[in-house]
Amino acid sequence: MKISDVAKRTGLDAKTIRYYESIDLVDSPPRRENGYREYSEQGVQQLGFLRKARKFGFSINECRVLLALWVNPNRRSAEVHGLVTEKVRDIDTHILELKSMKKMLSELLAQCPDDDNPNCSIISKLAAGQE
Amino acid sequence: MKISDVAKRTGLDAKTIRYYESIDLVDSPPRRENGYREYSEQGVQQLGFLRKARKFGFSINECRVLLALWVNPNRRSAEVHGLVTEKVRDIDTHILELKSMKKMLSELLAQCPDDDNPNCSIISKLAAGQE
DNA sequence: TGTTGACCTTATACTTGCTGTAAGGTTTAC
DNA sequence: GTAAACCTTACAGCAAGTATAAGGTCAACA
Repeated sequence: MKISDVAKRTGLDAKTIRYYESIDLVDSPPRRENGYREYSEQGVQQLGFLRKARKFGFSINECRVLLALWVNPNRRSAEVHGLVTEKVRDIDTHILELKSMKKMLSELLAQCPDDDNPNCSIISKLAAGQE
Repeated sequence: MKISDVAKRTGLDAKTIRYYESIDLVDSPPRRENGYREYSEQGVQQLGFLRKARKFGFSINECRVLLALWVNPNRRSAEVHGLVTEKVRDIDTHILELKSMKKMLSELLAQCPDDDNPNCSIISKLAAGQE
């Protein structure tokens, strides 16, 4: 299977696939006579796994760990559970930060006249002394 | 005022301040005889403005626009309002994405035995065929 | 058979927003 | 006097790709 087919099947960009190979996140596939990469079903599975793990918010390095766990028949599900639990906590923290930002911006919006006047409390607030 | 004092007053790292200067986000301050940067009160204000805008989630390029609006006496508050409204929308989108990720991960967690057994539905789910 | 267009390859640079490091000059405190 | 704590520059690196250039290959159509 050629790289563009793998791209279609996994949803990853062909460039991203080559990038993952360049950072040794996935095995280098064998090459055809013409130098083209020839992917096996297994290679496609691996890349599909990565696509999903990335969509779930795992970093590349976390993906390395997940891939290793995937192929390890002696893995303990508790380890996977721990990783995912931590990721959920990260996401929660991130959500809280965003909500706080949103709240502050919304308060500013409510005070801005939203017209042709230069007076704008948003700008004033940003320009205000250190708090 | 020296750069470390500015760093203390604005909450920015001295390196970040030099970085902002290097990308022409702020004016280059004059130098003392020994080559040290000498900041005016205005320079500090500008950097404090940036600190806050960055904390509110504006990108460097959005900060450029905000700085320009700040110094423009003919600005229309509607323009600022529009920028901030868009930013709030971005944040909302981001929050929704994170919530969706969290939901999916939480569902996986509930099905993972969290013990010494290698059977783990999280890994299986990641490894499952394209969906 | 020629050629066009869509693919494949590599290498390198760019992105965002900094942070770290090296190598040196200056100032301050004891 | 000297050691610590500053200041300066320049360059390299981080995540996680994306863009570009310059070229090789392949499939279809006239």
